[in-house]
Amino acid sequence: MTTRTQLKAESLQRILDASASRLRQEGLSGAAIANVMRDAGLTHGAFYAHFASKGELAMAALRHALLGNRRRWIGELKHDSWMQRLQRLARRYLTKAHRDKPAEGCALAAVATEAARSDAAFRQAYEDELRKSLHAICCGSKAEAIPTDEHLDDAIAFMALSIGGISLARAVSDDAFSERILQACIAAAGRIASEPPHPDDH
Amino acid sequence: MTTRTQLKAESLQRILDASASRLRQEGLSGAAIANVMRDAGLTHGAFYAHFASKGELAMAALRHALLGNRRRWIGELKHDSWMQRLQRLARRYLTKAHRDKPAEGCALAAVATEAARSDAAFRQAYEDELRKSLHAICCGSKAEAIPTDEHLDDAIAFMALSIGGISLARAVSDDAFSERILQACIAAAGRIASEPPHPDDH
DNA sequence: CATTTCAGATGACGCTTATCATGTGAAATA
DNA sequence: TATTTCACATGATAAGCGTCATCTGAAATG
Repeated sequence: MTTRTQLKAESLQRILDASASRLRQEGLSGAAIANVMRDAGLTHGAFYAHFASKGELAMAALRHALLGNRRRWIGELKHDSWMQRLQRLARRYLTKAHRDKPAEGCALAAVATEAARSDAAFRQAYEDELRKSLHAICCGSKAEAIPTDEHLDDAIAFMALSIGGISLARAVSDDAFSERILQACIAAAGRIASEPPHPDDH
Repeated sequence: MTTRTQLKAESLQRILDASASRLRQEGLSGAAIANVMRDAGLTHGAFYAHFASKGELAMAALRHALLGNRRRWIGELKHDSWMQRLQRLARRYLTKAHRDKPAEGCALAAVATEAARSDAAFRQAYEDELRKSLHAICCGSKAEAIPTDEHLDDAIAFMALSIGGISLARAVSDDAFSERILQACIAAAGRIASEPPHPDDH
C-alpha cells in the first residue's frame, strides 16, 4: 500500500510547493489551478483528487508558504534587547534579495491587499498565520510563552512596517528609490520599540 | 459643439469615478472594463472611445482616486512638531471608517501588492503618486518646498507603516484584533520621527 | 487470477475577460 | 437641407477561469 499513498503524498507536496510559489509571486489571482498543476507536473483534472476547491488550495498554499519561512526569517531569540531584536529582524526582512525573490519570500506580504477581499475562511487563515508570526517575533520558538501587551503591540507595528515597506519597495519603479524605502523602514524599525514603562524593565 | 464634447467629458468623468471606486474596493483585477462601464451607465463597447486599453484605464483610475483624497487626508501643515504631525496623520488614516470604506479610501493601500506585479507603466504611475503623497506629508501643499532627507525618510517609513497597518486590519478576521492593529500602528507612528540632529532643531 | 480502487488524463461545460468590427442615430458642419 | 462625424450600442472573437463527468491503467485486494 506504500506505493499508492506515497505517490499521492508526493504529488500533494509538489502541488503545495507550486501553489505556494505562485501565491507569493503572482498573488491569489495568479495561483490558478491550471498553472499550479502544470508546475507540479500534472494536469488540471487531477486537482480535485487533492482539494475540494480553489479556496481550499489557497489556504493550504498560504499555510505551506509560511511553514518553512517563519523559522528561517524570525528564528531564535538572541540575547539582545527588544529594540535590537526588532532592528535585526528588519535588517533580515527588508533586503533587496527578499524584494527581488517574492516566490521564496513572505506570503503575508505577498497577499496582504488581496486577503482583505477574500472570503471569511481565507481571512481566518491569514489571521492565524499572522498571529503565529507575531508570537514568534516576541517569543521565538517558545510556543507556550506569552508575550507582554507592549511587545505584542510593537510586533504588530513592526509587521505592518515591514509588510508595507517590502510592498512599496516592490511597487515602485525607480531602483534607487526602492532601496531608499528599504533603508528608511529599517531605520524606523529600531524606533518602534515602546519606551519601557520602568527603567529596570529588562 | 458644446453638447457633443461636453457629453463625452461627462461620460469620462463617470468612467473615472467608477473605475477609481472599483480599483480601491476590488483591486486591479476587480476593475474590469465591463463592470466599470456598467457602473458608469454605459456599455462595454463605448470604452475604447475613451481609453486605448485596460492598462491606460488602471493608471487613470489610480491618479483619479488620489487626486481628491490627497488633500482630504494629508491636508495642510499645522503649527505642531514633526512628531505630532505624523501622529495626527496616523490618527486620521488608521481609522475603522477608512478600513471599512475602501471604495473611498487610499488607493496606494488598495493596490500595494498588485502594483508590484504590474507592468512598468503602472509601477511608474504608482511611484509618481507615492512621491506626491510623501511630499505632501512633509510640506503640505507647498509644491515648491523641498523636504529634508530626514523628514522624507520618516515620511517613507510612515507611509509603509500606514499602508501595512490598514492592509493588515482589513485582512484579518477578528474585529477586536483588527482594531488593535490600528491602535498599535497609531501608537508606533509617533515614535517613527527621527531624533532631531540638534536639540535646537525646530 | 479476478476484482476493486482511485490518482491522474482527457475533454467538456458555463462563465468572465479584453479587444475589436460593425451598426446607429443624433449632433456638427457644409 | 445634405453630409460628415463620432460617442455609444450590439455582437463576435479568442483566451482564460473553476468545475465536473468520464475514461485509463496500474496498484491494491480478494
